[in-house]
Amino acid sequence: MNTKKKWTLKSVALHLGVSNATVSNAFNRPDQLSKQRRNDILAACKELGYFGPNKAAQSLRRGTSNIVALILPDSVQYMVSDPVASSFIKGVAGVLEQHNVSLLLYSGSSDNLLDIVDFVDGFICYGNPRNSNIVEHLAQINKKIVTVDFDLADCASVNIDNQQAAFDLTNQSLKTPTEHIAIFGLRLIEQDLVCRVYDQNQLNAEKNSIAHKRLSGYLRAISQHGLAINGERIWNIPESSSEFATMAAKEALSCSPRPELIICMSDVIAIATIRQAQAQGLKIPEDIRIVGFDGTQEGQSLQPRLTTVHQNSVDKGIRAAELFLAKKRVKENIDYQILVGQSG
Amino acid sequence: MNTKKKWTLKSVALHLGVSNATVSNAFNRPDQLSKQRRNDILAACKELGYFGPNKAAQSLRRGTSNIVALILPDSVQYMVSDPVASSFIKGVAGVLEQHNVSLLLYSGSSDNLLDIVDFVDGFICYGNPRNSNIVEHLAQINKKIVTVDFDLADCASVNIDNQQAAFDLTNQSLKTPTEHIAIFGLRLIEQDLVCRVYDQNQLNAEKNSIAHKRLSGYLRAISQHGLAINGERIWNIPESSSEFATMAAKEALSCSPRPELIICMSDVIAIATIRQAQAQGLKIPEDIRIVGFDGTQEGQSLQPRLTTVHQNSVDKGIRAAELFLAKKRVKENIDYQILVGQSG
DNA sequence: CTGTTAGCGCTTTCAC
DNA sequence: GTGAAAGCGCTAACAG
Repeated sequence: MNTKKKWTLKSVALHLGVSNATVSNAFNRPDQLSKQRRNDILAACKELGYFGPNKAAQSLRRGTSNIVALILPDSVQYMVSDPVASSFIKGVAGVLEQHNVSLLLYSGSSDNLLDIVDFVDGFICYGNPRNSNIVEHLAQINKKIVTVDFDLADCASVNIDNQQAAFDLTNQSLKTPTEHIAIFGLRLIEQDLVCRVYDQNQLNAEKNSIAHKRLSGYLRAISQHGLAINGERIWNIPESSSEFATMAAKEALSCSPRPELIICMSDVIAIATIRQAQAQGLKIPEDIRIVGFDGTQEGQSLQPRLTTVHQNSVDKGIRAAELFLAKKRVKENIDYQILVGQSG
Repeated sequence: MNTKKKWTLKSVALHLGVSNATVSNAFNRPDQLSKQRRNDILAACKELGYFGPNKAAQSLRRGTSNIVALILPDSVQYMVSDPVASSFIKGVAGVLEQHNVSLLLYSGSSDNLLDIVDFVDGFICYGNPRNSNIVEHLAQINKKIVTVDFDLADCASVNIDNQQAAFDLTNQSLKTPTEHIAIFGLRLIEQDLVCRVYDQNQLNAEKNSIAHKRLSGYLRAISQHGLAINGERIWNIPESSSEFATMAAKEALSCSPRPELIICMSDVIAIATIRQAQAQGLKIPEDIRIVGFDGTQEGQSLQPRLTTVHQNSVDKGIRAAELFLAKKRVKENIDYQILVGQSG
């Protein structure tokens, strides 16, 4: 029943008895024809069921598509971080919308980034994609890229000042007199293992990694308090998951002397550690204090409320989008807050 | 430093001293040349930094892109439903990947669907998009569409058997002797109001809507138990939100005689109703029983645990993707489970 | 304001 | 296997 003729700019122009340039202009360059004429043409197109120039052709011709892809860390993990990612997207979407740029979400666990590169003007990459091929491809591609919460050579990025934030958080925690400290690092070394980082030389080659920055912030605060920590009290956790964190927690809690403070590089890790400590009958913060990083909802509704670092995600999204639209390849830092809960 | 020459099929062919048809075939039609030759060409391309034919041009020429867009209900709401949406995406992604089709996520609150239509082969639409323009556009577009959890004329869809599920759930609830029942329907009528549906003729024109199917399931079970319910005990709720649900709950709970069972068309509605009942000092299930629909995480971690209908989301994703790839315009039903909690 | 035209990068005949 | 050529649907430059 649906007599869907497939209209093209050309066929529409022919049908309307005007030149195709005129139809094109009606859609793209209002200043090139009279208001009246433009409205007539637009109305006629609507009537016919022609919704405007084919974007694929337009993009081929122009070399730009007005679409940017937001690469999520992982369609799953993404959802776990819940309001954080959601706020970030909102921030990005708001700015792009104002500039009439469309936003596409791409799962960081997908494997065929090449299938979409040619359709977008560039990428905003939110956190390190789970699938490492993606980063590899990204590095080879010659398109505008903004990374968020991690760094990529030659690309603009939005981060918090991880070093300073880690420093501030640790200082906060060390207001309570402390002797023994443990650190649960996230991807401090290359190996996908839960283990201690005895040898600082093992540390991941990428000196600018988030993990490094946070670690050096922790260490700076610790040494300013006249304390020390060595490798046998620094754990590597390969992925921010409860499972790995629980493994490390079991190890750390059975150490003698038991740490009085565990500094974790993510809320997920901290929460799992708190649960493990509680399962062992330890009281928080009396017996042991545990702090996180991220400021997730879950940490803030936990009993005891998690002491952690929180960042303004909407703002982060806004900055990332603005950075994308501007052409500057700068590395930007945004604000953070230390959330003081009862956990540490 | 980065001498990034922009390679095209043509320039590569010229550079390699072969015809462009050969290069094209090397990438797209392995059977058209010898294995040796193909490997040589592919290797040479990799060396040069040519990653294959430009997809935009390819898509323009072929008329297909091997990309499908998954329209999310809303980038925010999407995250709230957490493991459900996540599982669904996983199901979809798994199937598409097997067929080398790329998946794009599109926020249901975006406003420029037209910007991407020409880049994708079609849409899987997961739940009613928040922005109603999207559905409107979708209806006009001449592309393959599969809807999930709702129906669109002439489109394939994946749903549970809403009628039967509603019937089963109600039967379960009516194992407890009941006299007075209320129903909180979701979009039963066109008007965006919280109100009672005195007149069955008001009911939304779309006879196949989910709301209708569920309602008729409820009613069938109710009448089989020798009970009756009239319009003054059937509420319309325009949107699955706590706010609207709370409004309806206040009305219903102040009715005399007070309903002993409230059947809600979504978990969100049921949870808000439970909260309102508890705020009024009512005990659940002793004073009043409340059941939902969806089987969300939140409902299952609620005290009392929600009695509701749950569906297998991974499977739903798989079916949706398969339906998309097959060309059939069928409406499919998938399994569901009645989750028996303490709420009803 | 209109009409003509080249060409964005590719695929796919077709004849060799 | 190759090379030539048409054309997917469009934009932008140019001449009228």
